[in-house]
Order: sequence, then C-alpha cells, then structure tokens
Amino acid sequence: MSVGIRDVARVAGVSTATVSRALGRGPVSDAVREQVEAAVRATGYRPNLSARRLRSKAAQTIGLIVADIRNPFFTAVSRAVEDAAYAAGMRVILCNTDEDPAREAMYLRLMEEERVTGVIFAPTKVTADGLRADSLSFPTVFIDRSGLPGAHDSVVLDNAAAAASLVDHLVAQGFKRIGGLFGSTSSTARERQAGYAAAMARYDLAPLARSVAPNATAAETEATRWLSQPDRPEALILSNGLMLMGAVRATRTLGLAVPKDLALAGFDNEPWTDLVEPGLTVIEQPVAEIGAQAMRLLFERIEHPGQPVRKVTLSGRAVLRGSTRRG
Amino acid sequence: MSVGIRDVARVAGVSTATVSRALGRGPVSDAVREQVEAAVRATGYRPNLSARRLRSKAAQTIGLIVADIRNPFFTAVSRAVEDAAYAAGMRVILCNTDEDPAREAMYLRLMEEERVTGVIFAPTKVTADGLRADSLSFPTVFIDRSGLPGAHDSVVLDNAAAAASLVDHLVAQGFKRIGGLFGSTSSTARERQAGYAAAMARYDLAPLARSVAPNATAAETEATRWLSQPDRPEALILSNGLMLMGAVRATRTLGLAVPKDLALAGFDNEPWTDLVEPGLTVIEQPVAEIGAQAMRLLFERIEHPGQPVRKVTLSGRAVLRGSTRRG
DNA sequence: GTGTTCAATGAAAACGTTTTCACAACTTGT
DNA sequence: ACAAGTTGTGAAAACGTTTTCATTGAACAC
Repeated sequence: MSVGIRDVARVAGVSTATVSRALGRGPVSDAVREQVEAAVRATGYRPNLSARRLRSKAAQTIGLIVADIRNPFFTAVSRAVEDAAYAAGMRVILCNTDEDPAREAMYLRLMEEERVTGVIFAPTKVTADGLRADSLSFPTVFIDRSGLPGAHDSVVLDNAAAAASLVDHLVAQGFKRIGGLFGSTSSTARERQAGYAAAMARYDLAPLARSVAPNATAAETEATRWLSQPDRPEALILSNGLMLMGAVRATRTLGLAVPKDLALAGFDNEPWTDLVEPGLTVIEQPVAEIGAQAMRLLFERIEHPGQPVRKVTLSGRAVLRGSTRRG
Repeated sequence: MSVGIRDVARVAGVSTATVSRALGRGPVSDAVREQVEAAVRATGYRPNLSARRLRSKAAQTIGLIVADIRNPFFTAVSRAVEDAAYAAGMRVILCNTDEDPAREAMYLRLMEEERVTGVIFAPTKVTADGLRADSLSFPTVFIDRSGLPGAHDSVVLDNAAAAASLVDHLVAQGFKRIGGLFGSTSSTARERQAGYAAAMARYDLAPLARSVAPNATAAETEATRWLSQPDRPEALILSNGLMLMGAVRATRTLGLAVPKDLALAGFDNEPWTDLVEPGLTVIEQPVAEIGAQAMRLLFERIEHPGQPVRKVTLSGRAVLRGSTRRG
C-alpha cells in the first residue's frame, strides 16, 4: 500500500502537522526535523502532489500553449520556458493548438480546470482579439503575438522594424523589384507585411506583396507561380522559416541562381540557413530571450496581480549572408 | 469565490453525488442530467482536477522525459505523444534532462509524486542500465534506447541494420575507405557503430571509426582534423543529424566537394538535408510512428500490467541523395 | 515573582471531488 | 401477487495533504 504522511508521522513519533512543517517551511526543532527526515527515508515516502495542490491551492504548474512544437521558434521558446519553470519548482503542461481556435478554447478551459499558476500563450489572431483582460482566470502572457492593447502582458518581436531592415539591406545592395510573400493567418505576418510596405514606401518603391498559408508547401507553390512570370521580382522576402524553405525549393525547381537571378531573405536563423549555398540572409529572433522574458513577466504578474499591463518588444538581428549579395 | 460542485448541486436541487454522476458516467435520469448541465452553465462551474485526481486516483497524466526538446527527433516524437495523449483525455508533462543522470533521477521522482499514469522516457545509458523492472512505480516505455533486456517496454530503431544499409549503399557506389564518426555517450550511437563495423567486415573492409560528443561543434572539429590528413576517408558516416551538420561545415571550411572529394551520409531526415547541395543521404527515422507506438505500448501496459515486456523495433528508411553518388 | 511573548507542537478542520453504502421506487420473472 | 433484481438518488466517508486553532513550556521584561 502507498505510504502517506501519517505513516511518516507514526514512525517519527510526531503528528502529521509536524511532518508537513518539517518537510515544508515551518518552525520545527532541529531534532524533530532529523527524526522526520529519517522516517521519510525509512518509509520511502513521496508526497502526493494532487493532495498538496488541493489543500494549498498552489498548483505550481504553468501551461504552455503554442501552435506546434515542431516549429523551431516554439521549440526554442519552450525550452527556455521549461528551464525557468523547473528552476522555480514548477511543472510545465505543453499543448499544441495547430492554430485552431477550437483547440485553443479547449486548452484554455483545461488550464482553468488545472487551476494553473499561469499560462504562456501564443494565440491566433481571432482568439487573441476575443480575449478581454478579465476573460482568463489565471495570469497569462502572450508571446509572438499580442492581443487587445492593454489586455494582457506580452513579449513580441518588433516585426515591422525587422521586415523594414531587410528592405533597407536589399535596397542598399541595389535591388529594386523587392517582393514579399507573407503568411495569411497570423498577426505576426501582418506586422511584417506592414513594416515591409512602409519601408518600400520610404524608398518610393512599389510594394509587391502576396499572402499564403504560412507553411513550406503553400509558399513553394505560390513562389513557383510568381517566379515563373516574366516580371518576377529580383528579390523576395519571406515571413517565416518554413516559407523561406519553400522559396528555396522553388528556386531549385525553376533553376534560378541565388542571388544572381533572385535574392532571398527571411525570418528565423535556423541552423540550416547558413548551410544552403550561398547562405540565407535572415532575421534572427532572440528565441531564448523571448521565453525567459515571458516567464519573468508571468512571475511578476503573479507576484503583483494589480500592476499595469506590460508589453516587451524585442529586436531581431539581421544576419546577412550570400543570398542577398548583389552579383 | 470559486464555484464548486456543491454550488452546482444547490442550484440544480440535487446532491453533490448526483452532480458528480451526471458529469461523469453514472446512472442518472435524463431529466436530472439536463438540470445539472443547466446548473453548470448557470454557475460557470469548472471541475477542480486536483481534487478529482486525489479522490479517484487517476492522474490522467503522462510524463515525457527526453534529452532535449530542441533535438528534432524528440520534437517530432513529442508531438506524436501529445496527440495520442490528448486524444485519450490525458495531459502531458514535458521534461528535458540534457542527458544528465541527476536530472533524470529528479524527474523520475517528480513523476512518482505526480502519481502519473505512465511515462515515456528516453534515458541515458547509465540510467537505463540502472533501472530494474521493479524500480519504477509507474508504467514506463523507453524510446530511442532500451535498457536492461526484459525490464521495460521499449520502441527503438534497428540502428545496426540502418547503419549497415548506409555501408551497403556506399560500397555499391564504389567507395572503399568509409569512415564512421559516432556519438560517444548514447547506446544508440554504439549500436550504429556496431552495425557499421559488422557491415564493413562483411565486405572485408577495414573499419575507420571515431567517437566524439554527439553535437555539431565536436563533430565539426573532429571531422576537420580527420579530413585534413593525407589518408582521409573517401566517405563518412555520421551517427546523427547534428553531427552530420558539423561534418558539412567541415567540408565547407576545407573546401572539399561533396561527393567528389568526400561522400557523406547520416541519420535523421530533417527538412534541410535535401536543401544543402547536392542533397544529403540519410536514414529517415519513423518519428511519428515511434511516438505513436510508444503510447500504444504504454496504454496496453496500463490496461494489462502483467503482460510480458515488449520491444518494438522499427526500421529506418534510407533516403538516397547526391552526397553519396559516385562521381 | 508575575505577566507577556514566542517557538514548537498536536488535534482537528478544510480543500473539492468521487465512491461507498443505504434505501426507495420501479421492473421483471414466476 | 410476491421475491428478486435494477435504477436513481442522497448522506456521509474517503482521498492525502496543509492550515487553523489551541496549548504547552520556556524565555524574557519588569
């Protein structure tokens, strides 16, 4: 049979209250503490966390809700979140929504039932815009995308500036017909597109933007179609790593040389981007920093529930490689 | 204040027992069930899962303990595990050990305290070999590496056969001086090395094997050193995706043409492996299948605790690309 | 000495469920 | 028409902790 705190108490010759105090933080004499610890070793006692949570109302659990853990951005963020969580003695429950609002709603309900300490959430635009400040019964930090202004803490990339810096770089290299292929569903992609358009306007260049589903296949299909046209762009900006991969595939099948026939630039400095010749110019997101900052905001929100909503905006870093070098 | 089952009971005009039965599976009249459901909607009741777990002793939680979620192999497995878990109404707690036995021990203890339903675990060799059949108080399935024979259910790749098939392919292409650079810590790498050595022996070729830490940097360093020697191999097999990446970097810095100066082959069919010219020959692991099979074994173990220990061995698929084509 | 404070402890309540037990009201088989 | 299930329900116990409340004894201030 399972050994409980009363078995430990009996062996140690004290009350269950004293055992609880000896194991947690409570005033106990050194002698008693040692007795209890000996009894714990003797019995092989392991506390039951469900009981502890029920009574103490501290779940010591944080929920991490992302679109898909296989997206390298979320993978890296997740690792940072977990490191911070376990360092603070908390567990992490991981959920993949596949950008499906129904699944988002389901997982948010689950989080309520778990009575989690807090949640880190990368919502779709529709869910983010639907969540008012008081919609959620637990502290929540949005990552990657922020929702209604002032409703929730968030940590995001300065997407517009990052996209603009790619345009700056391409213009400096002498490119003029700069196209942009952006994801159609996320608010992140929308911000990047806006930054791109604004930068193009600054240079008096006509923006050439298209939108598709933010995955490699859709991007490859659309890029192939676009680049087959006679008036194809001489440079192309992709709004995330998967789409960049699709674009590379398109250049291969069309036999286009990079950067001679087409310059390429994108987001997410994944390990392979410097392996495909001639190296891809990308915006590197501070992924670990995003996760760590999100946890910091979350902990501070838990500590001071009433404090004003905060939005942390981090800058991307342009990693310049051969794919944007003017022949 | 938080609304509990007694509030629902009061509103519905029934006892708490009836509410519990109406929400779960218990005999209740249709009329009462509707009343209860109406009361739940009216009160906004959300069950407290900690209380439920404490009383019912069903945690509905599975632990997933891997080395590092950023390793694409574990990322993919993790996604499959989570899909299966949530489909069965279970939550997933994710833990990263960084191959550190101390962290493994810590997380295993945590799993005990959580009273988890089961665990999917990718252990280091030292931990795996130290865990007897009765060491763990919860059903456990090992993935990627199996421990003591007959101690735990496991699902693994046929590593020896996979490595041998790479040798077969290289020999068929006419390569003779085939080197192997293997990870030094995992039992997986050891199996791959053994398969490599056995295959080489079959062809009466001298094995040329070296071991380093299984990461990109160490592999790059060692490969650079090795390939700088006058008697360097004409083909190189790497024991995982990260090491393959390191080897590619080494060829770039040394100015070696692939496959003319050096053929390359490795493991893990990651998306970038077909993007770096001329395409890398790799063994594709059935990652989703591994996760799904692990969950199947786990559920069946939970269902039938006494059944004999099972080991599922899956085959890799050789994806042949330009990096091993004989010039 | 006599209050007063404080540290250490135990008994018992509390946390929010599910499950057991008992029972009443129906069905069913004969 | 009667025994034997079966079904629906409520009261109360149980799950394994932490926390509250009360009590003891010792230390301290006057």
